[in-house]
Amino acid sequence: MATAPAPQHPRAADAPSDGTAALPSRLSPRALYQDVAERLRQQIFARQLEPGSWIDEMKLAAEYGISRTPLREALKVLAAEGLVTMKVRRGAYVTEMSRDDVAQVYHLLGLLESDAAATVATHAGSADRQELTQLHERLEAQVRRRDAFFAANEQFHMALLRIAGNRWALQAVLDLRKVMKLNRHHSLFKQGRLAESLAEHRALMRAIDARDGAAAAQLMKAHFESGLEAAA
Amino acid sequence: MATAPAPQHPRAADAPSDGTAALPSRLSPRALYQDVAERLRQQIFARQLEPGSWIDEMKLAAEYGISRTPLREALKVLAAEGLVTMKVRRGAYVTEMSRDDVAQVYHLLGLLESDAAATVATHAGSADRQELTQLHERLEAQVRRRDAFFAANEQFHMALLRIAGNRWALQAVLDLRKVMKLNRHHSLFKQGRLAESLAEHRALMRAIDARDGAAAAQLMKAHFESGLEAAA
DNA sequence: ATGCATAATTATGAATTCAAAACCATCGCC
DNA sequence: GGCGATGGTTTTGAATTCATAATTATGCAT
Repeated sequence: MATAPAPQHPRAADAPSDGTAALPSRLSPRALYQDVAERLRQQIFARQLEPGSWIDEMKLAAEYGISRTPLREALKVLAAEGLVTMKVRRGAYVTEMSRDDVAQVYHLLGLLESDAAATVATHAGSADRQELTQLHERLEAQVRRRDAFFAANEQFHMALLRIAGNRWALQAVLDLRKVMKLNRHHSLFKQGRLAESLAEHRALMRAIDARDGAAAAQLMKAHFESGLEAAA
Repeated sequence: MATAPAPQHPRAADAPSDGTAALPSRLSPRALYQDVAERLRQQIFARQLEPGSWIDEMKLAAEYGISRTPLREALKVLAAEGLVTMKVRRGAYVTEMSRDDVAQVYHLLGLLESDAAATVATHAGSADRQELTQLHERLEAQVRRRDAFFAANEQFHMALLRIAGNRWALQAVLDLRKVMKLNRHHSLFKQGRLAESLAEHRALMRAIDARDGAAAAQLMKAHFESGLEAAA
């Protein structure tokens, strides 16, 4: 039947991309399998589902009060994101990240985000710069509380990507950051790393403010390299 | 149930990644939904399912001789890859690539593959270099036939990524190259572009042979930039 | 007691069934 | 004649049922 419908998004449905909890309220026309996928993600990030452990479909479906069908659909989405791994006739288990994996993902994030940083430094408008500055200040303010810092940090990085304007890069970074959360020893958990990270952000902001794309890229790359060093 | 099972792949199951047709024979423990996903991809690439057109679940399920369940699972995988877009209560349609999308994906591929090229140039072993040389020669040999050239080109690029050794980058490039195939005006279809592309490959190979990472990266980036120019 | 063969159980894969929202056509009204 | 409401049809979303592979348990033989 028929043809063209509408605009296009980079990925599947109208994913809110970041984990806005989403009440099961009426006004959100999100599919059930997407809610389930988000719930699974949160459980995985919270280590209620541990890397390496098998996922019991029947048990989870009962726990969620749904049938296995949407749960299995959600698992396939998570598998595409790399959060779970599926084995035929064995089911799905939460992906385990090896040391190599962590290093590779850090490298990739550094590559993608440094490119974005250069673009922002040279091309962003004043409104976008203002938003970044504001997010950076929020980061400075939350240096005391690890969890808040963590969230603010992610907000800053994702805003940068969004402002850079490459939706495919944004999606890639979103996925990579998801799998990074599988990693227990996140660099920001290390002692002293938090202040160090903040200092790197400051330097980055200076380069962005100075419209220095090359410096911004360089600093962002270094930011991830020292992050990897702290994580390893 | 309990704990750790086995090693880890970058994405879902043991995806062959490239379209090895896969007989329904015994020895392939591939899940049905994966076969269906691959079949859908081929139909999309072959324009039997056109960008912008809705996918009729019942019709396709009947055509494939399966139920809607595995088909719907496959659609969710394709949605995660970006090949189809899902609308709640409306179904799935084949994604349409805008001019901007094409430019963004070219930029990303240039970024990812130039990084890989640098790594290969500076770190690859002799066996890997030999393989690349061989694939490049095959490319030279097939300058006459567009389809064969197209396939050989993809083989070369994916081999380079594989040799670079970052599985996450490999997966990202695989996905991006899939969505690129949604684009009708592929640069390699343009008159003269084929020979030009080959020349760029030659220069790239020289840089790789010379262990010149920076040059290899630069040339690969230029390769994609001129590809985009030809496509636009 | 250990190890292997076999049976019982459990969990996954896929088809089928059921529910409900969106689409389409007809009808009535302005 | 056009516009809006209403009923029927189609198609998607999700639950349920059925089939089958994998796992576990059991028992027998060595």
